[in-house]
Amino acid sequence: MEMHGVARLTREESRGRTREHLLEAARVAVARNGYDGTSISDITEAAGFSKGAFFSNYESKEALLLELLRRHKEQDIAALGRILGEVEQGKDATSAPDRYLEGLGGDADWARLDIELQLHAARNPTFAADYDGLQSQTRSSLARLIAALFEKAGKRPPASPDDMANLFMALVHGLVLQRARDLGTTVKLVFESLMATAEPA
Amino acid sequence: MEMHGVARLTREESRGRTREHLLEAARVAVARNGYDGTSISDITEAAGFSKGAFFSNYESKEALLLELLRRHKEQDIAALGRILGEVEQGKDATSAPDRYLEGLGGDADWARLDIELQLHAARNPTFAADYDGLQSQTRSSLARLIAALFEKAGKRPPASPDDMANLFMALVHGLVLQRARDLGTTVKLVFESLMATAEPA
Amino acid sequence: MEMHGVARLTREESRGRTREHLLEAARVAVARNGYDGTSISDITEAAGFSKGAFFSNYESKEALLLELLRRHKEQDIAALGRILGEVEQGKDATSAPDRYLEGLGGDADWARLDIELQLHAARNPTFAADYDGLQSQTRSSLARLIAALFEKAGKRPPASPDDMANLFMALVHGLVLQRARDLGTTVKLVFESLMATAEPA
Amino acid sequence: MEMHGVARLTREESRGRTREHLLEAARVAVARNGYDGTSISDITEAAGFSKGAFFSNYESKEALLLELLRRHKEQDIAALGRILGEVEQGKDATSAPDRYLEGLGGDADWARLDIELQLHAARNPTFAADYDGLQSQTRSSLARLIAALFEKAGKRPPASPDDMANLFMALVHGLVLQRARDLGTTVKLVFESLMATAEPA
DNA sequence: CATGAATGAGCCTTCATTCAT
DNA sequence: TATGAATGAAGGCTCATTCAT
Repeated sequence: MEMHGVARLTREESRGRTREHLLEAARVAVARNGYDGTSISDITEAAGFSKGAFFSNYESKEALLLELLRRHKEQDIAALGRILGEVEQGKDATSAPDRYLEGLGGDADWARLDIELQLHAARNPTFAADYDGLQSQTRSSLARLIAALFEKAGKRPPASPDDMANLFMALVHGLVLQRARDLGTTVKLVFESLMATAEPA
Repeated sequence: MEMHGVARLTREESRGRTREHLLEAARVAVARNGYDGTSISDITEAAGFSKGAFFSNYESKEALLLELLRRHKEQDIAALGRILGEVEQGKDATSAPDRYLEGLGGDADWARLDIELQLHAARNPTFAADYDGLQSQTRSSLARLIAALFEKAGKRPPASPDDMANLFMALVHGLVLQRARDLGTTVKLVFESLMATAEPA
Repeated sequence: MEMHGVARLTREESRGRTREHLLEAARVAVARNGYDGTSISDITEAAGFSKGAFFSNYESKEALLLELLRRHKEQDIAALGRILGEVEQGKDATSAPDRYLEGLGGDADWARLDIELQLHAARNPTFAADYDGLQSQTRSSLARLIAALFEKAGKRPPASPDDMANLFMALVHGLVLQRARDLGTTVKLVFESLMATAEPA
Repeated sequence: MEMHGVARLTREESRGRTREHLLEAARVAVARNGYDGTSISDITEAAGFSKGAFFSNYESKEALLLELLRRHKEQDIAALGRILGEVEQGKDATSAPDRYLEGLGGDADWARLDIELQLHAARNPTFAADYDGLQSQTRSSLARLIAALFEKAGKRPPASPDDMANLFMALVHGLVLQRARDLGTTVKLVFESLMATAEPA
């Protein structure tokens, strides 16, 4: 199929590249300028395409951002799953939150994007349905990890795993909103405090 | 000044009323539809004025929202100060966070507005300067209250008062973003846990 | 009110002038290029205004054209009414159709505009309701005139007045569609033939 | 040519099928949504092809519609020719118009398409040339039929055969534009009236 | 001070058309 | 020949802002 070396792309590959570029450009732009503050022109220009290319790949701005979010959540869930696996296999549990936060903090853009979409969802029922679907998966994963960490420590979590997950997601979002520098310190402070005060299982 | 009885308003009073109506209409609209999702027309129509009235009173949408925020923060700071006073006078300290949250929770609109403006600040340096000025006052007030609560309990806060204040402001904003119902439970869980694990002063 | 001579216009006058210019520009443009072939830019540029001025005066392209049609139909109905009055007062009835057609033929643009809007109505239920409302008034007027002419001639019309009116409106539209030159000859041929073959009342 | 049985189509046959499908899809779409209201995508999607297939077969939307019209006119002329033949062979002449109108009325879509193209021609000189060429053939056929009917009745047509043909084409188009239900009644009313008042030959 | 007509830039989206596959 | 991704020009419409009244 590849008769002329690297340069030749099949149509599907080419389309995939375009989408990838658009997604990345959208991620950066929305994190910086917000959902409403980002026009489709902003995205396509940054990606080096015409406006038409956008609509040839996505039905709407919302559709593109939903795909973007979907991918991100998948990665997030995968990362949480990986750490959960390690915890279950007996690895040092105390560093688990650290490792998760490092991944998260490494890209505060993602968190800001998430906040933007969360706000958009708050106003757009259709979008909210999709958003909440993705969000609840992330919550489940995080809840499972938190539950495992408490179990490992022989403690009973002071609230339901889902509520605990919500608590930490809220904390992280709130700190990102403040443009706080080291999320980690604060998150760990809260985590360790909750762990220390939890009753034995 | 009142030459014709109660009905006559001085020019300044009349202007004040216009501003009041605009501010209230803006608060509702922005909380519901977001900063970018609210047009000046939306605001003036809801307030029952023409677009011109807006520009007679404010230089821009930003300026109006900044004034709105200013007023809110003043109230917030006053509320915090009142509770601080009570704590210092020896009133029951455990109910202090409750009372503050009740005021806050009673109007999640305000919190959403705050989030909107915080995001706007994240993108607009000029606005950020003003916003941060107000925010740091609120933080100081909250920090003072937290410090007093820990002192009263004979404990040493596990982080600087400002960081503690940031922590709780973040938590509340994050929960509002999630459209969580009872902020109170979660916030108190964290507060009490931090208090319980704090070292004696 | 007019402190500076002719040049000064009240706001209402000024707005009226703008609307008048937009209407006239739209009439010419739509007659020439069709409903879909006429953009709002076409109209505003021809009228010497910005695109914004359009939306400051009309809700949509449809709304403007509906007002345009309304005015035309009113004139049309008035003309028909005038001729009907003359016929009833015993003036020479044979020249009645002539006089109406002269007015009509004098501005084939109007007829083409009518055809355009009729087609638009055929595809747009909302617009159709408004269009049909206006059209039925014109039909009634024309029907009344036709009925009067037959009565005056002591004849019974070979179809209901409304059907007769439809017949002639259709004939005129069809001829305009053909870019036929002398509508009059053909229309009169049909009219006189129908009159000649009508039974005595 | 058919090397693999019935299923295999020669290239030309295959191309022919594609064109056939595109033409039929275009006919339906344009009759329903108008010339400008029909996009090439609309046509190709309805036909089950890609947009590319369109441009492989036609130079433009105009070109396709012209071919469509050409075919229709051919059929129309054939039908008129057939009826003319019958009239000349002495068959019952009074039912001739009926039979023609039945064919016509059975597919008001065609008439609406014709109106659309007539309007398009009114604005597009290039297209007008082609359109008028086809139209004049139809007119000739219809004129011949009308002349024959009058001759058969021993009457002299009250206008030139071409003008008579134009008259009836206009009437039909105008009635279609009105979305009138029974064209037949009205057309026959006019035809019989003209016949009745015609002088003997 | 308040009004609201007009501006003009910008937004999302549609579409005829091109061209590498 | 048929495909469909990409283009680029419009199109309808919104909106912050200006300014004569």
